[in-house]
Amino acid sequence: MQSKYPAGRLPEPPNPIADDGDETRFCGTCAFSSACIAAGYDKPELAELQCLVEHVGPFRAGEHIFRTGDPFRAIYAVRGGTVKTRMVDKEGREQVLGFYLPGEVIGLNAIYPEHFPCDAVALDTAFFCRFSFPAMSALASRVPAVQKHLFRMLSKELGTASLLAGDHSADERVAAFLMDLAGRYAARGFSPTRFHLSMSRGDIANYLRLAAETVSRVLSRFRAQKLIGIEGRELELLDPVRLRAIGQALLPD
Amino acid sequence: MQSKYPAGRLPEPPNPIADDGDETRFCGTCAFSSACIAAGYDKPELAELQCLVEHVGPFRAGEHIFRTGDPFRAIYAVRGGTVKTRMVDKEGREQVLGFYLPGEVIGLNAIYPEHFPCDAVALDTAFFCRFSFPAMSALASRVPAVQKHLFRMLSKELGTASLLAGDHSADERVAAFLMDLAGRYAARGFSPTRFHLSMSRGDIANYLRLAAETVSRVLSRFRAQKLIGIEGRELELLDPVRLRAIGQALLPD
DNA sequence: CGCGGGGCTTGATCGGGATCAAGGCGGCGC
DNA sequence: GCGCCGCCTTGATCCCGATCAAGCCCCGCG
Repeated sequence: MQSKYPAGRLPEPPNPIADDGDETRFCGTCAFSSACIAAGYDKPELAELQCLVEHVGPFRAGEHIFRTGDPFRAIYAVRGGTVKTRMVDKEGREQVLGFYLPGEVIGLNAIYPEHFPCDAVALDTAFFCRFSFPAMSALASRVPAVQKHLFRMLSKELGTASLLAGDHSADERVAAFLMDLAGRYAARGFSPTRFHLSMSRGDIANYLRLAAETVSRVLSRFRAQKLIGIEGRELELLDPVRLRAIGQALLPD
Repeated sequence: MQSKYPAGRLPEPPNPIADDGDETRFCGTCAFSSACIAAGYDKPELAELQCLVEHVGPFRAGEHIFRTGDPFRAIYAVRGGTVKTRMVDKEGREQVLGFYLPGEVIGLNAIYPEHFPCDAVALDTAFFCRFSFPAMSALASRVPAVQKHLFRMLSKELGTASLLAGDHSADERVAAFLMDLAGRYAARGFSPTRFHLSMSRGDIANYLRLAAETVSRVLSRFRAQKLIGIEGRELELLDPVRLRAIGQALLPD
């Protein structure tokens, strides 16, 4: 659990931050940025966007952003930190649905049921932009770019959901998982070859439908084969080309 | 491949049907019915809806409604028949993504990439309502009910995509598959306890990430246990309560 | 009519990954 | 400091479902 805070200093409990004085900077990596820019920082729509967005956080590792069954009122864009979504069945078994990095959006799967169908749990200290969904829908009716953006985000997530579907070997899954993360970090301007895994081996395993021991073994083998460097949760991709080849059946293109 | 047509008589090649004189009847089972009704059959919006919808079909078993890579211009509501969507990787291995029954909609996962990411193949003789997506988006901007309906359909499909994700036994998967189909037939007004499986054992197995032999064995065992009656592709659910219990980990609620 | 092919079923064997088990490492509280 | 606990790694064994194999049924076709 790395923290961006000095050791011992606990961050504030989660609550809206009316204005952190830094919209433009973090918005550059945000999934909504193009919608926000389309709405126009210099146009009247900006005022409306400001009304419907709230900055919330920080949440610390293990804290819930929302819980299964909570009424759906808003979607959340990750501003910083990492989140996992998960379902817990009635026998208490956890099922990890996805990991979300800065700039990505959680809560879209709650629109239809009108209640969150899963938990969202912070994996490290995390911050969010909270968008009231009724307000967002109303805005989308008036601003086609916002509507288009929502459609695209929903459709995009449909595509990623079907990635996990296939029956593939543990090697393929792990390689594809690492390359997927790398691509998503790259898309947000982070290094695609060196990054920190915010999630435990157990979470990775659960997400990939493997046992934690299997993930551990595969990572060890990849290290022995000089495909990656890994120490704890610090990862370096040493041979992205070969990794991509291993995971290709699960990766786009 | 059973056909609804007299043997030997080939149906017309797929093409738009301007008016089959029966909108109200088939629209009752259509996924868009609430949106259509909201738009109002007695209001000016009806005219716009009529402009953006085309009736296409019939497609015969094995024919493609769209193919991977086709430019995305429209979504399709199934009016009659059954469809599978599938991806084919570069080694030629097929991956079945889903089955679609009358009243359900295909093509939503193409919005983001702007090209269809999968094939849609008719499993029996099938008909569709084809909705131009640009026109649909424009209409959604003016008619909130249409926009809401699109959001809900997208979100709903997100939920079903995560159903397959878990690592579950063959029994659980097959039981959940049968109960899911039953529920969807029931929602459209068909019998939930007796229906025809339009897809082969191989397709079911591929969809559930099992081998065809495994599906066959599970179905035989379910029959021996008096959970189902099955002969070829004709299915009867004899003990839905127990089936639901077996598949519960994969089923909603 | 015989033939061939695809879909389905059933039996036998095999293997990848789950599970069980043990031990190491590091952080934290007392 | 010490002990505890969670996370991670590595080894040994087991089991479910894949794979290989054979045969059946049905149907279309020469």
